[in-house]
Amino acid sequence: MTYSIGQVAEKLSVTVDTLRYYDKAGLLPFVKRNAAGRREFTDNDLHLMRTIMCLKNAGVPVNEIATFVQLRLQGDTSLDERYQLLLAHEQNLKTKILDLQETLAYLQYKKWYYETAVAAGTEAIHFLPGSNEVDPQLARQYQAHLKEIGDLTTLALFNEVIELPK
Amino acid sequence: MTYSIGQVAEKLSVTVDTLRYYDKAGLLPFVKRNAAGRREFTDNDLHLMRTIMCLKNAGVPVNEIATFVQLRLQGDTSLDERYQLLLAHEQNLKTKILDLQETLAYLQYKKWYYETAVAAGTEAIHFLPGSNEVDPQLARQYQAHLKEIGDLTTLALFNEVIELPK
DNA sequence: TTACAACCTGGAGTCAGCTCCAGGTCAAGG
DNA sequence: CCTTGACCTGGAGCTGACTCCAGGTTGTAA
Repeated sequence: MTYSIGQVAEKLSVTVDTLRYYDKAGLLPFVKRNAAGRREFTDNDLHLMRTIMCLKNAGVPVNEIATFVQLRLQGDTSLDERYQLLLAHEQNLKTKILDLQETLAYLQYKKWYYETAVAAGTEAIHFLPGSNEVDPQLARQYQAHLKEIGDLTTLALFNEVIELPK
Repeated sequence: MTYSIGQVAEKLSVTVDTLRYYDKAGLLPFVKRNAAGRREFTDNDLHLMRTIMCLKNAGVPVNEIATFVQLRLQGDTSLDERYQLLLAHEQNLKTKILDLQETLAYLQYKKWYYETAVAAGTEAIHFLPGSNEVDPQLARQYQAHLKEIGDLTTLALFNEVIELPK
């Protein structure tokens, strides 16, 4: 049982053009052609491609994925090298997720800022009296709010990301 | 107290060129110039820029951030619109984090694949007997492994992301 | 008072990752 | 037989987010 490029594109939710681009870029050297020169993807190919898509989703650049695929072609001698590569990208990805969680914590602070401002009908409630500048201590109110609602996970992330004066 | 573009670049860990690019793109209309035409950033400007950087880190494209900044200039009448924009991007970011967590779960499966292969000295331990194809049922062994070490969080994410035959 | 670093502008260049096109082949349905 | 749609290639074009450059101004420290 084999699949055409169109069927694979469907399965992986990418375009046919993208798959051909990946092939040109050396990501799919294992895909065989039929007599007419058309690509025929096997189930095993799809399995390998899921790993490739995983690396892509993890933010690994195409040329590095190509390196990984090349290593695979070399067989068991490259096992450790491939493992190291995965290990490095696991760390990258963990770091990226943590960064995004901190970004989310800050975004939620701003959301709270606007929730309270919308409720008050004006942003001025967050300004220093008689100015258009945001109270530099405002984050403390939000910290208190997080404590109140018991969201200590967000609080911890927020504390990582904010720096308060004085 | 004001800051030069160089000082701000330092503080925000971006280049001076990037900041000028943001200014051209309409992200920093609030930054004033001194008599010599140089930018002078206030503490309040820095505060606003932290929000901009947050949106940037959240993956919001520059032109959408520019929209947000434009809304801000319109004052309290745009409060709700700004809130809605933040809300939408909070959702995007949450989704993205979840996707990355699933990607991480798959990456860790592959890491386990290579750990065991490296230990065995060959990838063949994961192949169907007498072939070069990965056992389509292999993920079940990994599921069992996750249960064994009690990592139910990763197991749940992994189950989201894998589809097994039969 | 001059050297030099930091700033300014407009605009060109770069890079990754697609995306699209022209021009052609091939298999199946009417 | 003929049309149609999915496939093929090489190569050009596009987009976003910078990044760099030439040519010029400014502020300060020796």
